[in-house]
Amino acid sequence: MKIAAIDSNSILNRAFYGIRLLSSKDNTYTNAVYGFMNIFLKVLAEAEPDTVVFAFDRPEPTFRHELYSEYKAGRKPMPEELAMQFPIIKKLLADLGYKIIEIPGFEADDILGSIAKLCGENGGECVIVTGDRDCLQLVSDSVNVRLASTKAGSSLVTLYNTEIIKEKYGVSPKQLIEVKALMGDSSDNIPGVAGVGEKTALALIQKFDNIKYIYEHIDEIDIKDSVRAKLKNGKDSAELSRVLGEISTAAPVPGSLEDYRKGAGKPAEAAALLNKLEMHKLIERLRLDAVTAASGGETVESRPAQAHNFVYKQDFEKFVQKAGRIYISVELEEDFPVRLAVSDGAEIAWADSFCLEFMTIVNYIFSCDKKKIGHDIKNIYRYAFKNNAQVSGFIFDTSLAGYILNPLARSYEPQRLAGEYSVAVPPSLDSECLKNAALLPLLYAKMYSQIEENGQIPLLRDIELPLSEVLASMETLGFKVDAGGVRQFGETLGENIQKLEAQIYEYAGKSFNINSTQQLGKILFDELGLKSKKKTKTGYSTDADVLDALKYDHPIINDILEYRKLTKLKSTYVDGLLKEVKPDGRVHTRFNQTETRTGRISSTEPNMQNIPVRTELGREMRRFFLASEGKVLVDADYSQIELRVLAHIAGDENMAEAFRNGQDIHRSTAAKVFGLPPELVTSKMRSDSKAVNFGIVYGISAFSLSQDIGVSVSDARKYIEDYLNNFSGVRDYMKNTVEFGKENGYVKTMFNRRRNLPELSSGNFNQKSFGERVAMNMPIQGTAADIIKIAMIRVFRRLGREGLKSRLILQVHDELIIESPLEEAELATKILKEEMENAVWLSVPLTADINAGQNWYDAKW
DNA sequence: GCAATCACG
DNA sequence: ACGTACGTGATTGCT
Repeated sequence: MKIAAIDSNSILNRAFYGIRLLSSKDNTYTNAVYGFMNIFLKVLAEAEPDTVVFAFDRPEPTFRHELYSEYKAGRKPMPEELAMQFPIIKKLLADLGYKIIEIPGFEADDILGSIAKLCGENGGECVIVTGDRDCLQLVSDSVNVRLASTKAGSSLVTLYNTEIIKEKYGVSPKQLIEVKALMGDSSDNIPGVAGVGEKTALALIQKFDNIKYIYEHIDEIDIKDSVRAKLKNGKDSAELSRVLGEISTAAPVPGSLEDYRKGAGKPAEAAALLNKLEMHKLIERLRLDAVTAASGGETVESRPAQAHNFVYKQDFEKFVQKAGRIYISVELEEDFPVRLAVSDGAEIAWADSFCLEFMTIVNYIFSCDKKKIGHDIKNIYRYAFKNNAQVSGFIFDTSLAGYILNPLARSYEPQRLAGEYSVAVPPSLDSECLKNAALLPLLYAKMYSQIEENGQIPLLRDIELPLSEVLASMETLGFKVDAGGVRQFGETLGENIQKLEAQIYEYAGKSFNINSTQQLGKILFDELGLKSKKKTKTGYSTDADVLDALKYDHPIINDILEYRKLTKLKSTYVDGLLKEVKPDGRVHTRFNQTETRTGRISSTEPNMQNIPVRTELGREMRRFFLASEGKVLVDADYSQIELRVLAHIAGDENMAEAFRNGQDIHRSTAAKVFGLPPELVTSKMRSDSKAVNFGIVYGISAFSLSQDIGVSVSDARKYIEDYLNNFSGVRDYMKNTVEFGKENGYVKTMFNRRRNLPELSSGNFNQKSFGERVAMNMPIQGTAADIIKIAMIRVFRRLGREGLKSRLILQVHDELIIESPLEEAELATKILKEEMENAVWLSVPLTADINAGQNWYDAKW
């Protein structure tokens, strides 16, 4: 029998500090539980034990405390956010049927040791799962240790057996006890021998096996006299440490292997608990789905929905006319409806493309005179634009609502939302489309009231809902591409790439894959002997920063940098773009409206929001994005929108004044910070101040600023201090928004867009600092995103109202592009500028710089 | 499927 | 003492 014994305290600790703080809607912290379960499942899969037992520490003092009152002294108390997760994991494990063992007077690892011993004596096998290296001493022929660590949110479990330990440390598992006795352990406050660290300790034990032998022969053995002196000095301490550091195998654990078998538990309760913790994936992975529906918990019950398959429009008319609101779920294939399900809140009417009147029904439903609730309505609008169909009356979208309520969620599919908003997925409906139709009324009720409570109705009704139509229009229209030109550009790039390749191989003395950072790292740092400055998890870093610092050390570096630039252009922007050009000669990007944590939109297939502009060669790409025949591109971008938003939100009079006077903001910032008249500001001062302005928006740290502008950390600190002394409104804002975040658990934009910030109450310095930076940045970036969304809606409506043929075709965060018939260009320019600048009122002017041209390159400068 | 890199605001 | 900017998406290599 193979038993996995888990050092639960240790694993829970690892999980807590390794994963950013997560919390469920009722403010229960869940990151440690989540990480714990992931490690547990990983071990189940990799080690395939017959059963698993969970050992926990007890609060009572142990035999070690009696021996040594300072044992584990100086440990910080466990943060509340972690402590509250212990009862949860215990209940969960118990409900799953697992054995939990805790014994007063013994630590969890003593329980592990005792179980391991029992296994060995009874012909069993034991797998110890822990985050604590100390347990490696338990490894034997019948005992393996799997050491868990968490890095960047993902859990890693490394196997240790006798050979691996021997190879890594050069000693046997048992000898690790001796090593620890010499080197001590600061985390447990075990003293060891003063002045002896890991290296010396390992060397001594490799040579002399144990401390008993060392002390019996202390005057004869061949060691440095300085070490001998330290050892003599620390004899008592070493012997005490030897006892403290050895894991006990004498804890009174159950005596038969059969006692550790998993029981039936209470799967329904486990499922209900996981549901409450919003760990829906885990329910699946633990195969508890079947019991979820039965367990109920706090979920809203739904009656088995009556679904009618209607094939005539008049049946739908009758059905719809008696309804107050209708809930619409539609399944699309290539933007064309293939199935439609409409709920009136109680029953469902549905039809699919096999029915003769299907499109008549669809168009009736989309355009009828009822209030409508849908899901992902941008897709419906896209169908409408492509096919000249009418769509009206949508007052709610469960996908957009889900995003507004929680922009951090992984997905906004109705069935996942059902979990998040405690709505039971109705049984006995087999198609996705019908299930969604049944879910929408329940989701609507729950989500609407939360949005209302949050004061987010205007955000949904006046911004996100109308925006989805604008985005659908932009996606449908697309952007004309000169594919021939792109292809030619690609060929030129290809030739130059080949030349660079040959040159690089010659410098290297052989050919290799330059795109492989591993191979490149070996060539540069092992073979050519360049000095590596930075490491990644997998080896040497070779990113542009590193290479830039090496460019005077070897001529290969510049060629590699150039090679990287050209291959990036070719693979992503030439070949990648050509793949996306449709038969109409245009690219039709998708705008994702529910992706970013700040409220921005994103763009895919192709990403039109990262077309090169910063380098001259890259910028050439923009010559291939064209206005159609007889049209022109009108391009406007907001000038410094984020800093203007900051000046407004922070109410900073100094910064606002600079904007009101139409000054160059970076220059005037420098003038303030350096106490000079603006005309005496040098270009260096201006560019440094620009970096500080950026840093402020991102939630600055002195270290990063120092990296960015190449000064010492203390100089950077002084810059920031001078800056904040001149812009005290900004200083107050930074402080206030972080405080608001801590108090409320979220921060918000001017238009009440929210982002939850569980990181702010983290005990982990890094996570907390991250939370603080986000608290400072999100309201600024998010408000800017809100503003341009409002502008887009205004532009879209005004162009429609004035009966123009000019159309918005692209948004790049602070930039909008209209494709406009030549004869409308002047008017379109005026409209675009006016609507952008008057989108909202701020205490500083909002200005947009605007230009026109035949292609994107010429339309922007 | 993740890590590294680099394109944009 | 910690280890650092905020927000995205596409490509390539590698397990």
